[in-house]
Amino acid sequence: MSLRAVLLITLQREPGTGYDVLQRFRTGLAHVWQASHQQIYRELDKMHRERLLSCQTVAQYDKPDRKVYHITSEGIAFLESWLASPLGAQPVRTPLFAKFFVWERWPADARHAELASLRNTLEERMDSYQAIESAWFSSPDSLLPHERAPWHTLRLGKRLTQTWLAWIDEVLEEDREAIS
Amino acid sequence: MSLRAVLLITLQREPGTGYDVLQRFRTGLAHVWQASHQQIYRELDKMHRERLLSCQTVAQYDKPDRKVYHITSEGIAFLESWLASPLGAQPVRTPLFAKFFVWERWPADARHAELASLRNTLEERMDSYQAIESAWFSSPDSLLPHERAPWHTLRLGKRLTQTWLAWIDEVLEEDREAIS
DNA sequence: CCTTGATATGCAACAAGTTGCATTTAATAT
DNA sequence: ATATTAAATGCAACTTGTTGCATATCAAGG
Repeated sequence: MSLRAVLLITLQREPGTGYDVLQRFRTGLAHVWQASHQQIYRELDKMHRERLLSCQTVAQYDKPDRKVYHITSEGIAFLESWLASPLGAQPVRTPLFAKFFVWERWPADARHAELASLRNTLEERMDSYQAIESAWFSSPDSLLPHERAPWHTLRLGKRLTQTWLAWIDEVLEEDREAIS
Repeated sequence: MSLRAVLLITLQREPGTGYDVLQRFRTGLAHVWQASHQQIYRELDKMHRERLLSCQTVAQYDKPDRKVYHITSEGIAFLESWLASPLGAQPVRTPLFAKFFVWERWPADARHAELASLRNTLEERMDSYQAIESAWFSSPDSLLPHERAPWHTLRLGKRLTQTWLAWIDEVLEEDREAIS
């Protein structure tokens, strides 16, 4: 249900096409939700059939039509009820935890490679968070009320990423000591 | 694929039935992976059909049979190749982030309720981590080599949970100030 | 001129995970 | 005595997410 809710949230802020939403998932919403284009197109179509969205097909000269989706009153109601119902606890399901659990079975260089590659991914994520922060929340002291929550969310994302990074550095350091 | 890998890891350490694995997911493996009994039974059956596991049916007097699964050499090979291939970055998909993104639209008491309930869940998770630590890693200075990685994994789980808790407390505090 | 990449959309098959239901035995609580 | 919970297993239908393929236009670079 969460993909649905995220789509409703972003289309309520501004109507758009599947492709528009995909771009938002890659930029301003990257710290909140990510999904592939296939998932987005399929879900938008399904939500349209269920009347949560309306769709204006904009014909374009010599180009495929753009399907611009708008939230409907039913969509708003659905979103409100999603917001009102508390989320249950999410199950622990982090593939990396599983790998690290048998860490000692890897050859030393493979360990280093996996950690370094993960470190890289997380650094990139930090950069994209930083870019979002600069673009949207340059002055945290003067945030509008509706900007405060997205800012807090971003802050949590940054801190969780930092926690990961610090841990990786510690494990890398310990590995280095073990080798020497 | 990760569920498969976790099942192979735990069955390699010690063979067991679906129910045994379920118990492990609830206790010693709770910080690594969680899955429902349906998922476990189905996956074990599938892995057996694919020869990654062998199965001894132990008839019990006046009770349903116990199906004890053992890892096969094919299972070991599968696990090795999973360990050797680096994991890609996991997509960001945290329902709570989506909700917090539109935080300002909730009534104040609903916000407090959701955060408090989440705080509670995380406290419980911390407790279970603590229990695992006491039971398995009481003396971190004298860990056996194969215990070091699970211990690190647990430590990361604890820190991530603490990061969440600290963030929740800050947001709760800000909310309290806003009301007064 | 041709290739690559971005724009823009979609289908079909599959894998992963959830929900609801169903069974039997044994132990414990009211 | 009866009810509930835990032990132990499983099916069927569904939702969610992935992978591979397919299409068409346009702009930029070699």
